[in-house]
Amino acid sequence: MSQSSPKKLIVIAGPTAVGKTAAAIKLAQQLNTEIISADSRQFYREMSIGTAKPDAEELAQAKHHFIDSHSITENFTVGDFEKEALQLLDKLFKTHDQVIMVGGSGLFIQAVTQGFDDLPTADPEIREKLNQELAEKGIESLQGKLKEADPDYYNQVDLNNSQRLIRALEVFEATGRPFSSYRKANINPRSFESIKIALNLPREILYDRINKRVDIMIKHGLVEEVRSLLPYQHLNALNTVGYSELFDYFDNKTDLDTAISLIKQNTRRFAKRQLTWFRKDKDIKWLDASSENLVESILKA
RNA sequence: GGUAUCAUAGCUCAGUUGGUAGAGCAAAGGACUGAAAAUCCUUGUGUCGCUGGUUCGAUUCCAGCUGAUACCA
Repeated sequence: MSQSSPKKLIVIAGPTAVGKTAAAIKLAQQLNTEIISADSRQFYREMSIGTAKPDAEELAQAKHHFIDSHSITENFTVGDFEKEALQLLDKLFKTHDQVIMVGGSGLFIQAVTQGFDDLPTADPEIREKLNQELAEKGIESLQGKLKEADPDYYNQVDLNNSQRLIRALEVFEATGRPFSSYRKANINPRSFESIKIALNLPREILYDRINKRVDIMIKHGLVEEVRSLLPYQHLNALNTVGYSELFDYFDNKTDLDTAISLIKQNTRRFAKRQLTWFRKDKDIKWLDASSENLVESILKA
């Protein structure tokens, strides 16, 4: 099937604010190739300042995909991303041997490099119903249901995590089959090879960069951006660090200074979760983001 | 200058009728199969301000010192 050299997807992961965007652009210029963003919030054209998207100047330096590609009003899931990204990769690999994927969303990267089992997507009505049940009868009710519908998964899940319980139950209700029966943890064959890099910095430096970047976002008008999105506050895409805290400010639940420090704190916590996610991936190669010849190190990896 | 109160975890504070201590927040670690920047779980050793004294034993009682706060001059 492959008469030419194997196609490579170079994945650049890492916590937020570590410097992935800049590294990817340099690499893309050197390899004369294009960039796919694997960032669960940078897809949305209505969100810009708070998602730390590459700016116009950066976008001009390398061709980016999945930046401003969707609207917050669309229900764009990881599954959709997997499909669209694979299609795009097929196309790009016709003219490039290497393509770059950058982003901090571990699940989205996994979707492209390994894929998922063939799970049914959420039915909004069923999910709504289950969320209502959670609100009215409490989590015990969902736990009881799951115990009956899918004892295997019941024994594995974190029973306090309502999102997990609801997902399993909605799959069961939609298909009549237990969620666990779909979960084979298969690694789907891909027509390309993935090389995964994670960038990191000493914690103190990373946190300092995060704090400063939040201040810059505020200077660039984050508060106004969020104000303009007030009518869409309920949308999932806006349940996001940097946005939720400012919605609280507009709802008079906090003052602006508190909201800003909460954005910093929640961003730091987010970075920590990203690191946890990437650490469990044994194929990932860690690099110091402050290294002077970062691009060369990536190419060597 | 005098008097009083306080000094315990990174922060705010509890507590030990004398047997070396615990909450909240912060922080750290972890999980993760279409909500993922979401959601969830776990984790508390710190010269109990310093120096002496009493005591088998002091973070706890006593004295001095240092610092903070309040009031009086």
